[in-house]
Amino acid sequence: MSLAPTPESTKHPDALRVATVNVNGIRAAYRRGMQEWLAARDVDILCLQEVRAPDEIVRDLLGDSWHIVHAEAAAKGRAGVAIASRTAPIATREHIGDAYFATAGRWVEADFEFDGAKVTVASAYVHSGEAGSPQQEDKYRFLDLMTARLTDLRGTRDHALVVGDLNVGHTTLDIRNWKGNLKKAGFLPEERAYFDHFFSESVGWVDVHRTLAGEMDGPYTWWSWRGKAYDNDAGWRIDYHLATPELAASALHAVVDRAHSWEARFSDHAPLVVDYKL
Amino acid sequence: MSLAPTPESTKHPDALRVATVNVNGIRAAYRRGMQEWLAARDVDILCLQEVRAPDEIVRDLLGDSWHIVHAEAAAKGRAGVAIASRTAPIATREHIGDAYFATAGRWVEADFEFDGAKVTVASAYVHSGEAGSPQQEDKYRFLDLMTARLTDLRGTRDHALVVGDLNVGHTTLDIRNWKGNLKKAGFLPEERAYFDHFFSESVGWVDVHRTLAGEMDGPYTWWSWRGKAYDNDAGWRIDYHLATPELAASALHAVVDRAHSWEARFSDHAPLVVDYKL
DNA sequence: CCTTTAACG
DNA sequence: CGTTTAAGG
Repeated sequence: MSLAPTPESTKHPDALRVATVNVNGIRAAYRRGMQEWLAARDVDILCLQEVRAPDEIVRDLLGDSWHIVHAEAAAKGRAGVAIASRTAPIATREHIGDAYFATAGRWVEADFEFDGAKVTVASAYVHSGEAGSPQQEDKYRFLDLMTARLTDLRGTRDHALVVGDLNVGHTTLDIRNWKGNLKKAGFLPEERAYFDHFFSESVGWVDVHRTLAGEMDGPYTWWSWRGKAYDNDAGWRIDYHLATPELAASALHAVVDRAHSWEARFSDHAPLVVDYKL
Repeated sequence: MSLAPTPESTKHPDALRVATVNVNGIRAAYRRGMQEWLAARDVDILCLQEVRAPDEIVRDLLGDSWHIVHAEAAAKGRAGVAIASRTAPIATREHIGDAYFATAGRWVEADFEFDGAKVTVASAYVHSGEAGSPQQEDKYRFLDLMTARLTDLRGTRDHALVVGDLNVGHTTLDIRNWKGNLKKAGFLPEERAYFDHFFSESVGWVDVHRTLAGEMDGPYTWWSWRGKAYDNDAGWRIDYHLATPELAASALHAVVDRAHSWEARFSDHAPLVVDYKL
């Protein structure tokens, strides 16, 4: 299997290519062909969510060519986020918040220096959080912490990038069947308000993918495994690149690496790949 | 897929063909081709162990052509024994012993009448019982109950047949690597002593398969999934037809339906099929 | 509908 | 090495 060349797969020589993908179990993703996808894309920084595997297995699968920082969840086989990079980070941090989320496997950060510019990258996995469940409460607690962290990063870094599965669709453009999901976790008004706030002047982050894609439906990044959701593109845009304004302005293009006929769908999420020219 | 004709598959017109098979999950067995095996064998009474499925699913899979008595385990997805017959039983009983084993899904009996002769058939699934574990204690308790039941059946029935996965190899002929298993559950002296007792004059049952096969190694009925145990025939004879003497004497032949190149292995156990000419 | 673990075998 | 279920998604 190989990936056909696409305009987006031709990377500008100076560009930094950052991919985020919820792999829904990295072992299953590799069984389904993730390695072929990765080999065909010249990714510099790979942000993973729902790794769901012990650290040793993650390193075995990705191989020696990556520097890896991996925040495992205390619960075996659950959550887990990682940042794999071709160059070594100068610092890493494995969670946000207090002890409650210390071993949640939902947040990891790495600081890089590229040609003198400092860039902080975070891989985030927000709770799915069924409405009314205890997990929904955790989701709000986590989004509160994330708000604080975004504010802090915005104030203290040259450039910062928070990518990952944020498990919320921001606007009606972001969910195919938005009318049917107004009371469902992932499109609740209270959840969406967090994103309004992220992109407000006071917090000041940019939704890179939406900015590049413009006011179109989607492009979606997640489709249920059930039925024909994928074939019908009945998806949700819940995976994001959030960037500080200057970094966001440097984004050349964004691509959702939706599987085509000649390649495999290796997760229920598709990779979201953005090239930045710092 | 079809079964090549074998001498044993040609059933005498008056014979009663009784098969026992530990299916290790009837859903998985059907996925792996059990139905093709069953369609090719003209079985009259099919005794199953480790059914591991809800009653409704068992009836769906086997279809309408069978009368089924199914003793489910209280623990979902565990154990479960059944007797499927082409003719209706005149009575059924779904356990032995007191409340402790009432919902164990390890014993089921059916009484049949064939041309005026009464025959009781039981499908039994004795605990695997790792040595030293609490399950080993349960195994001995169950073997005690089975001893009592065998004694009772012997005294009260014209003909009785107890088949199933008894999870004990009786003699050194019954396990390929018997030397390496002298301290392993399934070949412990204390377990084997039960079988000496079953076949003693005082209890008076007959090991039909051994009687017909003679003093040979095997024929084995179970092989670990691991490694090349199956290819190397490194098996255990732990599935049995135990019969009362007159019924045992009527046995025409016994066959272990080991999968051949042209058919699938649908369980870690192979069916043991015996024809009786009452 | 899929991925893990867990217990059991 | 394979079967289930269970929780999580």
